[in-house]
Amino acid sequence: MATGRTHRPATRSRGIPEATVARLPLYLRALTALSERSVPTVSSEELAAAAGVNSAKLRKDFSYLGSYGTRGVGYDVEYLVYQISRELGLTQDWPVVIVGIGNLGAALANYGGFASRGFRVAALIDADPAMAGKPVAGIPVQHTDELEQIIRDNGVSIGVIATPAGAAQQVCDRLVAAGVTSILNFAPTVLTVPDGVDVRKVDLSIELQILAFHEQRKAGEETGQTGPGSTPPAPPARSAGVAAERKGPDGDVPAVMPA
Amino acid sequence: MATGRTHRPATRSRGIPEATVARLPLYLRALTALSERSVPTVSSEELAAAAGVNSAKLRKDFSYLGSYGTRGVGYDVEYLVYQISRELGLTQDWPVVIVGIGNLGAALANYGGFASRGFRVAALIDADPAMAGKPVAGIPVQHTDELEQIIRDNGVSIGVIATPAGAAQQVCDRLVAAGVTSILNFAPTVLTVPDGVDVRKVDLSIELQILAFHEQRKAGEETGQTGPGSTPPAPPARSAGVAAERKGPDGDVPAVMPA
DNA sequence: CCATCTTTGTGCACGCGTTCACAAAGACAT
DNA sequence: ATGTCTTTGTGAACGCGTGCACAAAGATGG
Repeated sequence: MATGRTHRPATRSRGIPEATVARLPLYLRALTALSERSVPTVSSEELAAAAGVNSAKLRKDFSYLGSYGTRGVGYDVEYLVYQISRELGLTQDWPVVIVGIGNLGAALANYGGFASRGFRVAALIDADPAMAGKPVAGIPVQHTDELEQIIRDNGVSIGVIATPAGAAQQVCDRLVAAGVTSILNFAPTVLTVPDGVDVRKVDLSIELQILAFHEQRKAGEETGQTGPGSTPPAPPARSAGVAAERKGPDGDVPAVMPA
Repeated sequence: MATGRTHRPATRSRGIPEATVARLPLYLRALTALSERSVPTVSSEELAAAAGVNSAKLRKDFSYLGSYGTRGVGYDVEYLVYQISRELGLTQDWPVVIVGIGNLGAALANYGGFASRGFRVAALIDADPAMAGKPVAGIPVQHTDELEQIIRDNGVSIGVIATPAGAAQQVCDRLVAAGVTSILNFAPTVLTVPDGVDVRKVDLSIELQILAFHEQRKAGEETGQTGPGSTPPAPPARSAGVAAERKGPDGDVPAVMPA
């Protein structure tokens, strides 16, 4: 999962736990599927199964939104779709800009799921002058110089960063300065933002590494390898300043995704 | 963040907390950057700042791996890079297959960060016969029919699913049956897998919806809107079976990403 | 060899999130 | 109207994760 930045002390206002907010889109997706099949009501058990969670957890989640269920029957699908949509702020239009139209940025721009949920790609922005004017997913790419103008003219509050790692912080700063207060970051960097700005990150490399950890653990349990008796590979060796070079193909990946 | 599936009772064997494992790649990235700059040692304070976490948290995380620091000095960068790499299983080669070579799948295939960390794209697989043989990122796409063969021949244990939602579960089942035990899912569906198989998901739509929630909350706090006095939009109305149709552009997105 | 200073490693407390288990609420049949 | 049956909503207990704060460990200088 893309993880948010340092958790704030939980959502203050109406006090909906962060963990619950993260699951609401899951419920919404399952409910939408039911709605399309014209299913009128659904029990917490069924819906929980569809969303892949515990039914008690689902009921508690819904309890934060209010008492929208009917005991002995379940939840009214259409009503719940509306309530969750409203709670998530999907009943309004969210203009979004995507910065960095490389492989990934282009794939995101072509993603059809934006429009279906209140998100609208207001502009595509790239630093390469050669890209300017070139249409991607039917939208002409604009140059970075116009970033501030675009943000203000369209009232954009959500920005997607799909640039190389080296450019991400700078782009982020400009987005924030222009008024963006929510950022979805695909670049493999830790972004620093002022209070009041939310950052969520999606990082392919991290996800793979987490999988590798568990994969290794599975393999190790079988063979008894990797156990407490693995060879200590040489202590710090605080002597010569060896191992200095190492070109490192990482650190500033040219175009696409998390490193 | 892409979230894992139902947490197991924490990592049993050596007892490294799941939350710690998720941060190790972050530390590793920061350490690699330091290593490339030939920085010999780093304090928990500095490294924590670079990784965007609390220093106490970082020290506790490292304490699960062992006592690799020197009091009064800090941590030996090279040594720590090695230890974390080993712990994450990055000292070995992980062949990976990508299934579903649409916009996103192609972008992932072109991602240069795979090779740099022990991950190697062993094959690209797509259901479209027209794609077969066509090279993407220098690798010829193979047809789904050969999936099992490819998995077994290459000893693949990690699979990436970038297919439309409708095909994801079926692809997943085949991957698992063929021996894959870790899956990174980009399709907007809840995958059901047997015990012992790890699934992590990356879902653009969910991330955006979470941002929208916070965004709405910020706006609501300013104007006092969305407060406890919002208009109740009509109770369940459990009468006519209205609201039946609604084509729904969702549910089976053609090619790219989470819906 | 001793004093001082820096930085790690961790005991402890607190808060969030999950899960169980059950009482209350409503539907439905008689 | 009453009883039964289903399913919600939630009180309470537990466990994980976080962060504080400090003692122990080692470096460094005299």
